[in-house]
Amino acid sequence: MSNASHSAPTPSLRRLPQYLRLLRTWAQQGRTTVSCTSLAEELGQDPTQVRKDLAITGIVGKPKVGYDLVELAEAIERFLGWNSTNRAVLVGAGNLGLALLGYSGFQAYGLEIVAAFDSNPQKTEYAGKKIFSLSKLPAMARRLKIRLGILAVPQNAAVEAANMMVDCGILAVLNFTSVRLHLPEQVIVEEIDLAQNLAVLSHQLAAKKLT
Amino acid sequence: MSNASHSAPTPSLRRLPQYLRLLRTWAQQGRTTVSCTSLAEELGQDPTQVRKDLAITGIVGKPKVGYDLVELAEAIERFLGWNSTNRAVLVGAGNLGLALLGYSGFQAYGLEIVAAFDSNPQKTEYAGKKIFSLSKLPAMARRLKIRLGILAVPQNAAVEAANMMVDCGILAVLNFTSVRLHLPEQVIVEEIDLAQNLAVLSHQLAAKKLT
DNA sequence: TAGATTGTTAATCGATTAACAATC
DNA sequence: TAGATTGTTAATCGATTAACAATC
Repeated sequence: MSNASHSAPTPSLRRLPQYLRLLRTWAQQGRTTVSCTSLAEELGQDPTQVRKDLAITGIVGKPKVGYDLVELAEAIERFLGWNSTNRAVLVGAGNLGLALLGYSGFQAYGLEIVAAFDSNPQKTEYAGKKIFSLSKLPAMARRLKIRLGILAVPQNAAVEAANMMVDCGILAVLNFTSVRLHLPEQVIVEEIDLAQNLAVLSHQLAAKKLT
Repeated sequence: MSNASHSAPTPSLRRLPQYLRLLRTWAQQGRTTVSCTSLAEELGQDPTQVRKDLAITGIVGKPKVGYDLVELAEAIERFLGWNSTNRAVLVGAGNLGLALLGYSGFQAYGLEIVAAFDSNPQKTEYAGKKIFSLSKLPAMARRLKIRLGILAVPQNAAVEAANMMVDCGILAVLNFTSVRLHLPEQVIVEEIDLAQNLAVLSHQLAAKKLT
């Protein structure tokens, strides 16, 4: 398969970071090749599924040998757009916002928070990153040509902040609020909704109780 | 369908909190009945899908009328185990841990963090909640009969902390680390992995760039 | 060579969507 | 009553899993 640039299955996309993490660990241990079998075994998944997932990145392996580890890791990174850094703005510097701002792991996922914004002008810095008044967002986002926005404001400020982001030319929003946003359809929105995870977990837990 | 206690489709489980949130909003506005049509329209989903999702909670509606709002909300809560509060311990009081500890929205999801634990004994309190030394975890978790653990420690402490939780009799783990845990199979693990969301979002963003 | 692994096609499974009778 | 909505069965769609030829 030469080109699979758009509409990859979402489940596959969600699994790719898992493979990548494992590859990075193995790279540090000096491994140079990997097989779908070994990845599948370590992650408790089906080898064929792993093979299909990797195939969408365009990687080509060698029968009997597997894939070149570095080549595979780079193929995944390229496919996810993690080879070049995505610069993002963070809107909302409350507890969650600060946690995100202080998180150093984003660079491994091709993400860099270049600035944070909050309606409270008292907040000016955290973890070496500047926090600006929300009113500065439009000018800065446009000047820096930011395409990604992280929304971590209180519920009641969500709609307004999201619209502001869109007006700034932001094309993708990582939405940490539980407010359903009605944005123009060309804007990509990814929801981070803990309630969904809790629903799965607590239903299973409640079911177990009855057994 | 009278009883659907176990093995509900995960996608349905993940959608139930969305319905519940909307119901609560509408309840405040004084509405007393809802139809699948109205829920579906508001959430941009298929009405039949909504009907099937609601059916797994055991709710019964009236043709032409819809569902009693309060009855439906309670059915969802009961089905998810959110009618009684699930008490949880939080392990790891770093940036993320404190954000979780300070988050007041959990009670709406039937969750209460009763205590936090950290390897650093300097930390003693946050947002009115006590933070204890990690060595206190086993005794307290057992005494309070805690079944749910929230794991928010650094990567390198994840495996040990998770095993500690299991030894305390914890049955379900909300895993905020990106470390793959190998726990006994009866322990329920729900992964909160931002990398998965970022993969979906940044791949779509990268694809858009090419268009 | 023999056997492990890739790449691909076919079969299965489960979730979503469509169709429609029942009913308030 | 007529029409909107539920509950349920059937059809479609997409993802996972199985089967197998190609190959290093």
